[in-house]
Amino acid sequence: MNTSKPIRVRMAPSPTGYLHIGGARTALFNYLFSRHYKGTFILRIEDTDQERSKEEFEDAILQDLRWLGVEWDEGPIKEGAYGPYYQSERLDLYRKYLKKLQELGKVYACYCTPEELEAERQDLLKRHKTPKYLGKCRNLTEQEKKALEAQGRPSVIRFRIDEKDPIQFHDLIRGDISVDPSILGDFVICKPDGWPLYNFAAVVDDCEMKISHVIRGEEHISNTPRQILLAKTLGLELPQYAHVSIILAPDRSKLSKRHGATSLGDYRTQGFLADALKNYLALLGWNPGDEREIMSEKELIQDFVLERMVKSPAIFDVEKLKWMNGMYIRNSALDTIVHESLPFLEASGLSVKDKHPHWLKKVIETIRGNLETLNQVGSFSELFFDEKFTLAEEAKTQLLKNKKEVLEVLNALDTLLAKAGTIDLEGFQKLQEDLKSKVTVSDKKLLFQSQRLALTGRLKGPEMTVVMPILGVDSCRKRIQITKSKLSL
RNA sequence: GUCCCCAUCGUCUAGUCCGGUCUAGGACACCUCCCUUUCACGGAGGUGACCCGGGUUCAAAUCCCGGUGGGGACGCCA
Repeated sequence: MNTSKPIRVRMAPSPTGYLHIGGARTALFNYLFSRHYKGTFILRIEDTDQERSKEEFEDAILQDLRWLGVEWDEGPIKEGAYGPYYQSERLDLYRKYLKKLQELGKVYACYCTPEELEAERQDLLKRHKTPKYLGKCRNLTEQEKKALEAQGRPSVIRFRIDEKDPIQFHDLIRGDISVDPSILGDFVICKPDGWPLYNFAAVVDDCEMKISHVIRGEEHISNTPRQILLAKTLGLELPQYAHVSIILAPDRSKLSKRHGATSLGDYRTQGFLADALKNYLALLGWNPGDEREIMSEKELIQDFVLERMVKSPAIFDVEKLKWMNGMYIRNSALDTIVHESLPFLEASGLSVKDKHPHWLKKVIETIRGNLETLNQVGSFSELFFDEKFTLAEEAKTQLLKNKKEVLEVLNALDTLLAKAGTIDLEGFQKLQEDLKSKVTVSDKKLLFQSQRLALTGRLKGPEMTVVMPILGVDSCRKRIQITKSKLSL
């Protein structure tokens, strides 16, 4: 790869919606690329669509990017030498380049109405031709223009395409791409109110901001020839392009709202860890060339090269993301997981304020092996919270099935607990030995299961070896009483 | 419809550039077994793919052509 120029990449979201999983992945690739080559990662807000741009979306995008750990070096909040980083604040610049285009005679005013344009489009479609602007206003005389203006018709500015030779460019991921300019049609670069449109603003900014590599979604391949034409006409130095394949839903269609969570925020509230999502996203369309899958950010940065990007689109598989998230929940620092779990615990109605931090840590430590996502933390840990203690129907049935034995076990256990005073890991072993010698029940399974059912109210859960010490003697005894009374034993 | 892009297990992918070592490797999911008082974790196995048709070649997942399929674009959105 040509790395003679300083590496500068950018992510250019438009604040017209929340950050999409695909956008996050594109941002991530840009970020990894910039870090790998020790370059600069720029965040540019493309807010030229005044009607749809909302501050709320911009805030969310910034927040989500930060949550993912994709930090930018230049952009909003972090001003740099190539600012401003909002297109709405760069209008003078576009005006300057527009003037240049006018002087070169490469643009013209178009007075066609949206209805006329749509009719033209439909007509071309019907005749099996490429729908494009045919150039009706290309050669308007001054008088014609005046007449149109007198009618009160607003006008847009179109870029005049005179090229006949194929527009070719080398895509760093896809290789050589060639497009016949005749399919393009003169495209609009400025709206009636003078605001620039995407293809114009983006290429001006990419060049002005000295972007070395434009890494963006595949949907932009068709914009590239237009941008190249504009840049060449303006004498601007072009960046290199790399078009990343898009992410598809399981039904092979474009990922959208009807497929459930699509914005990054959705994944966060569903209990996915930023590191896990980052890891998963990095592996969607890229791989390190060996069989590693769980990779730290450091490793991702070290190994990230465009040469290893996959060209075909990838289907987003939430099952694999869940698996990876589980891996991160199990293997991250316990304190981190405890901290991340707090909001989910609260959301499940489990109050942790009056609980000892050490106790909570123990709880999370014992149940984290069961978790795929953090929003399951409540349902797996509530058995440790006395205020949530209830006997599940199936637990009741099981206990009732062996009424006599259960009563014997519980009474013996209660006595033993009262005598023990406290209980820890070793104490549990001793307790079980004593229990075994005190009761007539010899079935190991029945012995353990009765205790589990009576103390947790559930059929399943972590080993009793850890459950009992975490509950403590008081809680255990309290639960024995409740269970007994509920079963009228 | 037109143009552009893509095509290996259900899914993510290695292998394709430089054809033989690929009876196609790994991971998720699924199934079986082991561990285990239960769940989960963990461990060991298993099912499962080169889109189709031609061509080049001693030899094709790999190169070429055609077809088919999928996706993207065709905005006074980005």
